Amino acid sequence: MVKISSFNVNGIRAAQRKGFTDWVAQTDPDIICLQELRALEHQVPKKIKKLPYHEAYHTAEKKGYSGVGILSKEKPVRVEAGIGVDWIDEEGRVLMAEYSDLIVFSIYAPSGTTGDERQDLKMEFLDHFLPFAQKYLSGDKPVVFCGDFNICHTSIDIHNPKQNKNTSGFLPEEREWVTRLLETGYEDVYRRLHEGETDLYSWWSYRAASKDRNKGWRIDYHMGSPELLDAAEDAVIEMEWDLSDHAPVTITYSL
Amino acid sequence: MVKISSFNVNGIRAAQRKGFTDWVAQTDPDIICLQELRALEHQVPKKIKKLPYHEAYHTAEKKGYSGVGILSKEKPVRVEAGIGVDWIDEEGRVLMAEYSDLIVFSIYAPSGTTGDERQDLKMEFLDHFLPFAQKYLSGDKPVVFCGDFNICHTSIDIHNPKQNKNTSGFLPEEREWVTRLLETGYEDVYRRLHEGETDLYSWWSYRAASKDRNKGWRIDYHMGSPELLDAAEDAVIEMEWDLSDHAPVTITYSL
DNA sequence: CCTTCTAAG
DNA sequence: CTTACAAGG
Repeated sequence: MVKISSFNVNGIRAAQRKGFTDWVAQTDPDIICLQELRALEHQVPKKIKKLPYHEAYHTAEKKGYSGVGILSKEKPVRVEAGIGVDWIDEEGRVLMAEYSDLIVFSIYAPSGTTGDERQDLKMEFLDHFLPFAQKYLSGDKPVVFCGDFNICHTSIDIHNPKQNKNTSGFLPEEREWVTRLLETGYEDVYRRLHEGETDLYSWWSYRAASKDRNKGWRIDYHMGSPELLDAAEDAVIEMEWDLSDHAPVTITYSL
Repeated sequence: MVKISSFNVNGIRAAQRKGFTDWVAQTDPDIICLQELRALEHQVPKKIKKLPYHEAYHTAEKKGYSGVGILSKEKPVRVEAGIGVDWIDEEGRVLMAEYSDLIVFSIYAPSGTTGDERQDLKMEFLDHFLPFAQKYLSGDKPVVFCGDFNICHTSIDIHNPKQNKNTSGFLPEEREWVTRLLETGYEDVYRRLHEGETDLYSWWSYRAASKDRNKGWRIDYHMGSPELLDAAEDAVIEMEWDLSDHAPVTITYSL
């Protein structure tokens, strides 16, 4: 059994102030894919560095910005940072850890909410991502891309689809991109274990008490190779924790 | 009876979050001299604007920086901002309110702790201040300069005089400046009511739990004309409130 | 609304 | 250590 959590912490230091390590102790994942660390490696809180986990980080060059990490009980046999595109790799958005029988990625897609320029770069990231992800499907280990893709796929993944049809994160071209990722062979594991279920979100705006009213978006995914869908036994969004504006998405795989 | 408080709030918005208006309600001063508002007038919290006090402000041009104010139950007959020196007046450091039988100033002297350039400007401020203050002694109303002068006068005004003899705020030239202000005829009213008493401070560094250990500096004063010393009945530093790194210095005058 | 950064104290 | 700002989300 391998329990994997994907968690956009919105600042690992802020999350730790709110009890990140309490969450780790209670959920006890085998692998934790972190996004939006907003810290350099030396700024990661000591309590996290002292956890009984191996650590790998890919931080942004810009201080306090972006950054991904993977914590795991098992030591990875190989770690790789980046996707091979300079501007993306300078932003710390892609990190891979390979284990004896599994490959895990932590992914943080750019947000496009701050304007056209960033939206264009988000689409550029997505365009690079598709062939990058595809090549791992022909490998001999199951692979899962965990992370914040900053896209809701379908109408049931967002609380107000009509109002947001022109909002970055729910644009037709973004939603189609998720469809294409699924068509290449990846599975949205959480959704496949909760087909048709509504009101399941992984992010809530800090404004307007959105989480209290469950007015959220599902933008954090486990995009797994088919073997992993077969292995998936339990998939939960841990919205009882208030460590971030995102909730951890935790899936247990019988591997 | 006129109760006057001098209070460096270290950000009026932060102070209000910690209960500034509760302090006003409990202490119930007639006049409140505020320093380090760190806000423009429209940013002053609504709860403060709604107090049964007349308000006068002299804010810095730079957002979130410096700024002084005077709140009073009685409406001033005249309010004057500044000292007539451009750079000082742009920083919002001097404000006068004249009442029927009293003139009150709120003063915030520059800090010199950030380097030589600011220390030089602090001394320049002090040099302008002396003749400015002197001319109010020949007027026909008692006058008090309340505020944060950013100087400890004597060894008993600071918890560690030896270590700080080369520190801005306790430099010989600064301490001599206070002596000169007293020689021109002003009285350090709080000290005159607590002659020789030790461990009386008005500011504690936020670092190293200084306030818990009462490792402080007395840098906030009522510098009053002689009639006010005669009228002073009770002088307290209200260190039981934790609204700022400074405590209010509150003196009751029989006027 | 929240988390960073930096400047200022 | 704390308050502001500004950028980013």
